[in-house]
Amino acid sequence: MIDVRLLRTDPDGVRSALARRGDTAVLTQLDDATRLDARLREITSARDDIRSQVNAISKQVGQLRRSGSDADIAEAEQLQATSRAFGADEDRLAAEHDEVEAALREVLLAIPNLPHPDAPDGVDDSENPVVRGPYLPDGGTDGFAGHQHVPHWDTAVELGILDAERATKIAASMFTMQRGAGATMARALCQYALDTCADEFEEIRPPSLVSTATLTATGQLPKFADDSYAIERDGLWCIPTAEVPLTSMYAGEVVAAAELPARFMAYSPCFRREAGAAGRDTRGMLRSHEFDKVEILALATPDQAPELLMQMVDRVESMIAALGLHHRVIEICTGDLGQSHHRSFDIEVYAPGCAQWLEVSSVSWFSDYQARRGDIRYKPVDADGTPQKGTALVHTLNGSALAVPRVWAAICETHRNADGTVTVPDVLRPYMRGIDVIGVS
RNA sequence: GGAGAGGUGCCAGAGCGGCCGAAUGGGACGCCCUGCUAAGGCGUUGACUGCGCAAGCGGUCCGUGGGUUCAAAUCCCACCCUCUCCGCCA
Repeated sequence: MIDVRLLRTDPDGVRSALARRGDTAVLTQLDDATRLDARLREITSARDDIRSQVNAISKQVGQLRRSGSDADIAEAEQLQATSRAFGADEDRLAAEHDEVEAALREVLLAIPNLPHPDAPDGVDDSENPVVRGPYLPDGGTDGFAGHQHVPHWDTAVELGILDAERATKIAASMFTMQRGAGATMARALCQYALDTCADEFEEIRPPSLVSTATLTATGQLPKFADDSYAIERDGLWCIPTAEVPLTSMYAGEVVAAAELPARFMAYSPCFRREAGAAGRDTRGMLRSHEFDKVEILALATPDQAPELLMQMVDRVESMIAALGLHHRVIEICTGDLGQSHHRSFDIEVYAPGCAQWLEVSSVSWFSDYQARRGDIRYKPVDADGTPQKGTALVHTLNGSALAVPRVWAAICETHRNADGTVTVPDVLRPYMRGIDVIGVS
């Protein structure tokens, strides 16, 4: 959620920042928000005025009734009648207040985050600049050997490590199932990511189902309800990423400045209805309704956030590199930036078999957008450590440390040998129960 | 799922419908005392929000949401959560 006070004090700044996203609907929403905010303050002050009078009268009534003389009691009854007359006005104003407040919140929840000034301009994903790489073999995307040009769905089925047909039978289309060494490698990838990040990140095993409030804090609700699986009977939702529970761990709390940055990582299953992508990437492991992912996340002060963002990008990139995958880092341009994102980088891996760049990680800085929705604050301190007055919203950052399916797919293609076997990257071998090459028994 | 108890500030814990944003104790912070520490003394110590340059003034918050009342931490209703016991269970 953007800061309504910023909209109040610097409407043009907010307007021009959001205009960079190229979404004209936002401008209307800003107008609505401005109008509702002004109206809300008008009503609030009228309502508070009445309340103030009622409070004063009540206090007086109390004093009069305690003294107990007949004259005082009579006066008290007079005052009570006066106060009662305020009641109808207050009810009306309070009802209107709640209505306008709810309307304002609804609008604010739909307004996307302000892009960072350094986020590159652009209309869509075709304009995302490559900021690092691409790291490809000599000859670029044509530099791969012939035996690497086999899509992972062929290789994996041949090796018996992927069984999409049975996954579809027992669940539905767009669910996958790994078997044998494939299942082991999926788990190894998670283990590898967790162990690699354990130097700085506390491991969490969060719930995979969360409340509506939790899913709203990170920005999935209310706008993207169709993308999530809902368990209506219990008012719960399946998490689309561990970002959701991790971000809300400290919802409604005030974190000590000394705790920041607070870094967490979690393995979790991720559930996505892929409502907008039905029928796309139906083969193999490129897109599915359920997959495994290790997420890293930080709560930080605004000062700490920019450096943390780059550290997290570096961290993810080096893990991908260590797997021997060809990759590049792109920055997300304003037109392609997600609703909650302030600044974002994607790590993409080149998969020679299906001949495409696969997004395997997205590392993002949300400024205080999520923190405002989730009410996650900290107590700021001066340089010498003395606490400042009040509290401030934290900044949140997160990224996929490792999303299993696409990395798994890229490994099956990149590390495919001429005989159809797949060599397991060195860094995964400690977790592979002695399997160095998949397909060799 | 059933029965009972309970949710109050940083923590513990009191609170008759009005004098309660809330006693008391602890903690933290500041000052005094002191060679240093401890003990002791004095004092400070919530969040959100509106108006205002500010001083300040107003509103809200005692698990959440409703209700009764001139007035609710206090009474009523619903829900959520925690604890104990029973049942069920990986």
